[in-house]
Amino acid sequence: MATERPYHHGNLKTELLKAALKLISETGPRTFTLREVARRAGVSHNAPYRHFRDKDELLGAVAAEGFDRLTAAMKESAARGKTPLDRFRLCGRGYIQFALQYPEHFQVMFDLPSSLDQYPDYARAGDEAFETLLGFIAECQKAKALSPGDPKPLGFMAWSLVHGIAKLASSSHLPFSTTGVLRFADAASHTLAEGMKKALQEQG
Amino acid sequence: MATERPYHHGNLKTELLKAALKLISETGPRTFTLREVARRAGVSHNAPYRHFRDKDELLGAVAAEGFDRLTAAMKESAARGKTPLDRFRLCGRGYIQFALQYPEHFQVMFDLPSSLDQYPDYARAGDEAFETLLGFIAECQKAKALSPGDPKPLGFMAWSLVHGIAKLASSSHLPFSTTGVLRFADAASHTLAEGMKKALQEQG
DNA sequence: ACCTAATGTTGATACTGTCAACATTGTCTC
DNA sequence: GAGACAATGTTGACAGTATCAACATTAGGT
Repeated sequence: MATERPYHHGNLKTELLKAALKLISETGPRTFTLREVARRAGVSHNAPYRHFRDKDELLGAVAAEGFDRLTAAMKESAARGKTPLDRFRLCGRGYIQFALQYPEHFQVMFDLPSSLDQYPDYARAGDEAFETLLGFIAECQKAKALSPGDPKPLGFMAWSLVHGIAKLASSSHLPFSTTGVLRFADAASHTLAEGMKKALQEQG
Repeated sequence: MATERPYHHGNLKTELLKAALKLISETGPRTFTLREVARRAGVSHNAPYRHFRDKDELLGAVAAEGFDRLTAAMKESAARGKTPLDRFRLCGRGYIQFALQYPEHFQVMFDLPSSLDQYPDYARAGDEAFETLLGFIAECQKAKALSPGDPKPLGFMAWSLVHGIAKLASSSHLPFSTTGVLRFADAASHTLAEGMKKALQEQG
């Protein structure tokens, strides 16, 4: 615990993850480098291998933490809503705001290794994020603001729309400013919700 | 033109692009390597630099070609539709099919360099794809199948939904088989279109 | 026929991920 | 307490990469 680091760091794994999170937010996944993470943690270039099998496993941990933060962002944003439908819409807003604020982190969560899903933390954190969304939908259904039934199809639709907006906006494919994106997202959510009140008969 | 390659290849740029397209379809952007492209074109590791400033510029060309193919896929798919609304829906289907069939190529188009848009071909090809979508929407509007006005907001909504489905599905975040994804996409398109007939008053 | 620019090649540099061998230290048993 | 062992860090190597500089070959205009 003295200021001159002892040979054994004590909680290097946590420290590495922290460094990795900061690095990903600065530089994006393309130039994210294991050796730079080690450097920032003040440790030799091979020390990370005692805590993560390889680069992908570290990125998996980064992605999992990203999902946890995304979940928190959705909850915080939704909490400001007065009605269930409002909270549903604000949940999507939180998702998009997160993606715009941390585009590289967001990219790691969704676009990185071929199969990150072998890491249990990643799967758990991702499921939790989706469950959060489903919760707001179920709330709407209970309040008769959305058609009843399994909330999952509605959840996947809403997720897809919001994810698409987030992805396109964060790669500058939508001609909106940051606040413009959020207004557009509100309009899109509203449009989809209108459709959700009606359709939903003919799919399996 | 003899079988023993002369010193000057003749059309190396085209050959490199072809090799890059094949490589990206096999291995994905993460392991895409300039040297391997050169190897496959049967040329030294530095020859590509006479035709592309750097790796990103080659990837930009790959992405541009991807957009051209995407445009073609949407048009082909839509051509099977009887009504304007059907063609609109099938256009989205073509988009998603393309993304599922060539996930790595699709990823290069949307998720690669920080700013690919400096390459004019990339911008042109991307715009053309979007214009294609807008065309089908305008057709629907003329046939009174969608609410009239500027087709762009509707276009961005439809694009976002379809893009989200494509992205989530191709990274295995949706629990559907390939054909399941397409059915789901049809349902989602239908839902959004329902909403589009009603809403669309309160955005700028 | 020559000169120059275009196009390819060879060789180097500075990175990277990962492996193997070695060093240090916390912990558990006697 | 003393030593053994596993956990944790370090050093050094290897192969592979993007990119730069220097050099080689050739095409096309004079």
